[in-house]
Amino acid sequence: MAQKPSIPKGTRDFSPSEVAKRNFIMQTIREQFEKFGFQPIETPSFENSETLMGKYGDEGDRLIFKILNSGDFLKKANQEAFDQKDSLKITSSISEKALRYDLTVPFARYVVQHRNELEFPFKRYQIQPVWRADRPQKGRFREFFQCDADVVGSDSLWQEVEFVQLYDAVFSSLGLKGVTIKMNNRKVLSGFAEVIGESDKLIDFTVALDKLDKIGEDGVKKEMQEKGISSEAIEKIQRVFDLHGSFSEKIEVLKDILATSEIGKKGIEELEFINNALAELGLYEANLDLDVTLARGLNYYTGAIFEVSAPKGVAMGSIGGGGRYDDLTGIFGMSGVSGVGISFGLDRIYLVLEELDLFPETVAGNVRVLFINFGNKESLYCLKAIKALRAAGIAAELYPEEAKMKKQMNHANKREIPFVVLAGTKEIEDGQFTLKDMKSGEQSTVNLQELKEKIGS
RNA sequence: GUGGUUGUAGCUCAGCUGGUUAGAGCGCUGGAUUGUGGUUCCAGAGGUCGCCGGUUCGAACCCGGUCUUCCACCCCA
Repeated sequence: MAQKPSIPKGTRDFSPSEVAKRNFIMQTIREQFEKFGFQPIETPSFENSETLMGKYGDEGDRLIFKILNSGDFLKKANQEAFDQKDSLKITSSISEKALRYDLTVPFARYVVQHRNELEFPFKRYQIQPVWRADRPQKGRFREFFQCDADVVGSDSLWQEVEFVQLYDAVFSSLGLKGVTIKMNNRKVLSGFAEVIGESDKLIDFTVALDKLDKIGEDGVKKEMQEKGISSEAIEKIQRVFDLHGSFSEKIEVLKDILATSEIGKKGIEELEFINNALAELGLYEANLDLDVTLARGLNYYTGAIFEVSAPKGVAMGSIGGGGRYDDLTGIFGMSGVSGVGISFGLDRIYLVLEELDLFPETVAGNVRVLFINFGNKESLYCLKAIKALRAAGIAAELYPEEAKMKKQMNHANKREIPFVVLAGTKEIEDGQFTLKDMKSGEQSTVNLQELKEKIGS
């Protein structure tokens, strides 16, 4: 033994029961994706650096895992950058590949690359891990799964309506009640900036506004002022801070605030359309809310913005997010293709379900019956029965060693296997099996057919 | 990237102002019980005190560095 083995920070091992629970979430999401007409694709774990770099802002670039070139990469390194110890500059000369940071940008690349093979509107889903060189904290990992559904090639607002329903369908079938699907619209945010005459400070403005529930009204105003937005300008949208009431009530106030902004009015129209449609269609469990402070970091959103927050009382960042990006593929030279999509944060949903104890007991895919091993002759007899059980769709196994009874029973107990079969000389002679229910401790003598029936139920 | 926090047995944790053989509960292994697990009783195994260095007669304990854990900021699923 050289040293204690370990895994990199922000990564995790998953035990059998954890994998079972994760699969349960993934299957639920996958089922709903397919019900809504999305088709799966997969893309490589790593992409060419230029595909990813510059797509997520400076902050994002810092968080992208870069892969060192093979061979004697330093020989080809940029000498000037090397001498200056300029990490940023030298990276491009020693690293040409990087781990995927999200699923949206690789999807955009996919669409552009395969545009001639795709039938538009193209609806795809993708469930794969992504990597970020972030510092881990609650619900934040350096390797985690995203579950994305996007549609490209359709400007229709019905897509947004469908995505809200998709969110609702997934969380409802996971048994997670009380999630809030928050909506906003980039055009509304642009409208605010226009109304206060600070259109060029849109990003600073929205980033500050996004922090409202964290640092409060005064904190937001202070940050806006620090970014050079005058207090007179902020005064003009004071009513934004006072927004309350239902989705439609907020809409009415916003109509008034944004009366002078064409783009702002457009954004409100979109929100109103979606809300009206959903009011008609209804949602199973989720709440829909209009949250004008929702900005989200990704600056490629151009229309709707979604974010899903966990039920009240669960301290967790967003468990899903998404929005419309009119020109995502534009960065890869294919303009005029609109896209809209949402993402589920599998790892965070896991933590929320765990915290609320919402995993069904049946998720753990456990073997139903263990056959006790009494020796080679008996084992063969058992394996014939096991073969028949497996053919009938029942998970069964033989204890591989002729170990002490106590050890074998204990093994079944520890693995929480519900049934144990004992078949020794007596049983073989009669062509029977002794079936033991591990929970009740009851035993009965049965033939193969009865065995199937009892264990199968 | 910034600030804080954590690390002692497989797990959860004690361990006094630095003092000699580092403890508990649970778990694990064996036995009581040669075709019967969970309960009980008995016995046993298991620790470079995260790692490296320093101070000291002496360090799990003090100091420095480093890794790790968790949390907040930034950003984000």
